[in-house]
Amino acid sequence: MINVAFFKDLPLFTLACSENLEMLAKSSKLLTYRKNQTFSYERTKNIFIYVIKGWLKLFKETSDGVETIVDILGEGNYCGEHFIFDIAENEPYKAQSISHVKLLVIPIQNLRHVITHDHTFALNFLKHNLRKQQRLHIQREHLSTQNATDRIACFILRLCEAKSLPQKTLKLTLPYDKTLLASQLGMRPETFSRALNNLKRKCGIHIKGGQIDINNLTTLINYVCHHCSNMNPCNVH
Amino acid sequence: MINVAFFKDLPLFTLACSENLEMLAKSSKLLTYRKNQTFSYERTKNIFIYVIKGWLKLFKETSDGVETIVDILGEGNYCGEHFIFDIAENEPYKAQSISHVKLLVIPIQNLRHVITHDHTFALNFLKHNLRKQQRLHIQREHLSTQNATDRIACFILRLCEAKSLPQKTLKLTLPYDKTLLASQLGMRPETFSRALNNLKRKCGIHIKGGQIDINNLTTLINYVCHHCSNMNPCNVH
DNA sequence: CGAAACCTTGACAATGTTCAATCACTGTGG
DNA sequence: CCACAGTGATTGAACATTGTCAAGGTTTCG
Repeated sequence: MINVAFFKDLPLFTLACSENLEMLAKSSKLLTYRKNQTFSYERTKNIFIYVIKGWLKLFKETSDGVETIVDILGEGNYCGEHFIFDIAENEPYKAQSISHVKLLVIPIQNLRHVITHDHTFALNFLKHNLRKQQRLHIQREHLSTQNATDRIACFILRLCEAKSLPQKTLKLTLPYDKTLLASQLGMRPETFSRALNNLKRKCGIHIKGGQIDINNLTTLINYVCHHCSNMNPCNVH
Repeated sequence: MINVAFFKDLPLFTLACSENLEMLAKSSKLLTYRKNQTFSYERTKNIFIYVIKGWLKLFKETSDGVETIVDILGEGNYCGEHFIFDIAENEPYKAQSISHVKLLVIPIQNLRHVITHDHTFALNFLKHNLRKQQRLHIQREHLSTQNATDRIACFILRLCEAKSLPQKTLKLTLPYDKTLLASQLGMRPETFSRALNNLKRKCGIHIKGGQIDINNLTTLINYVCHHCSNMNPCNVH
C-alpha cells in the first residue's frame, strides 16, 4: 500500500482530507516502466494517471494511419480527468514511456468518489485543471500564429524559466529526443533541425546533441516574445 | 434584478442551490451590445461572462501589433473562469460583439463564493470546463496535423452536427464573416477563400456568400474525418 | 564491431502568405 | 433613386515556409 504521506505531498492531492487520502492510498498503485514501453489507454481501463517521475507520451492514430501526439506529460502532470464525468473522448489513446517513468495509477471510481465527496479537493482539482487549460490555450495560439523557429525558441525559453534560472547565460538539456519534440511542436523532424539552425544564427545559442548553451537569454527573449500575446517574458511553464 | 428561474435554466447553473442562485441573480447583470462594440476585458474588471445569445469575439494583440483570436464564444459559452482562482493569464484581452449579443455578467467574487460553497455547482462547473478543454485539445490537434482545407471542412461538418441534422443533404449559414472564421482557424482570408474553392471541387458543396449547400454529407465526412484522430464522424461541437 | 535509431542535409514539391488589383455587397447622403 | 464610400471577398503573381523523399552522418547499445 502507498503511504498516505506520499499522497499528501503531491500538489494535486494535498488538500484532500486524511480519510480520502487513505482510501486513495489503498486503491492506487505505483507503477514503473522502463523506457519505450507502450500500453493502450482507454475509458474501459478506468484509470487516472499522475506522473511522479519521468516522461509519458500520449498519442493516437488518425484513421489514415498517422501518429499524433496528444500530450507529453512530465512530473506533476496527469491524464484521464475526462473519464471522471465520462465525457465522450476521442479515444482510444496509447501511452508510451519515453524515459524511465514512475506513474501513480488511480482507479477512476475512487477518484470520482473523492472529487464528489471532498469539496476542498474538488476545488484544488479545478484549479489545477484551469492551469492545464491555460497551457492548451497558449499552445493553440502559438500553432496558429508562430512559425517553426518561434515555437522552438519559445519552448526553449520556457525550459529556462521552468528551471528558475534568472542568469543571462545558461546551459540546459532537451528533455527528450528531437523527433518527439518536433512532433509535439507540430512540425517534421527535418523542419525542426533546420529551424534550430536558424536559432543558432539569430540568437547566438549553441547546440550539441541535446545540450543547449545560451550566451544571452535576453537575445532569445527579444527574438521570440514579441510574436506572442503573453506578458513578456512569459511565465507559463 | 434577474429572474432566478432564468439562471436555473442555464446548463452551467442549473445545479446550484436556490439560495446561491438568488445571490447570483441579485448581483449579476444582463447586458446587450449591438454588433461591433469593443470593450477591454481584464482581471481588474473581475467579471465572468456567459453568452446568452449571439457571438462574442475575444482577442488580444501580440507585442508586434498583430491581432490574435483567443476564442469566439457562442450561446452557452463563457469566459473569465481563470479569474476565479486568480490564475496568471496572458492579459489583457479585448472583447468584441460580432453580432447583436446578450451577455450575462457575473462578478467574480460572487461566482467564487458559489463555487467554493456549493459543491454540486462546483462539480457541474468542472464538468463543463472539461468539455471546453476537450474542444481545445481537438483544435490544437487540427492546427498541427490538418491543412487549411481540412480544417474548414471539419468546421463545416461540426456546424452540421451542431444542428443535429442527420440528413444527407442540407443547407446552412456561416455564423460570422469569413475573415473572422479564417482567423479562428489559423489562416489568412486569402487562404480561406482558396481552400473553400478546393472544398467545392472535392466535396461537391455549393457556396454563395455565407450560404452553404451540401449535396452529400457523406462525401464531406469521407473527405475530412480520416485526417482526424477522433471517432468518425466526430460528435464534438 | 555492427545494427538500429536518431539526426542532418539537399533537392524539390506542396502549402500558405503577402501584396496589389478587382469585384460584390451594403448602407449613406445627395 | 442613384452615386459613392467602405467593408469584405476573391484572384493572380511572387515569395516564404514547411513537407517529402532520399542519402548520408552520428550516436547508442548490444
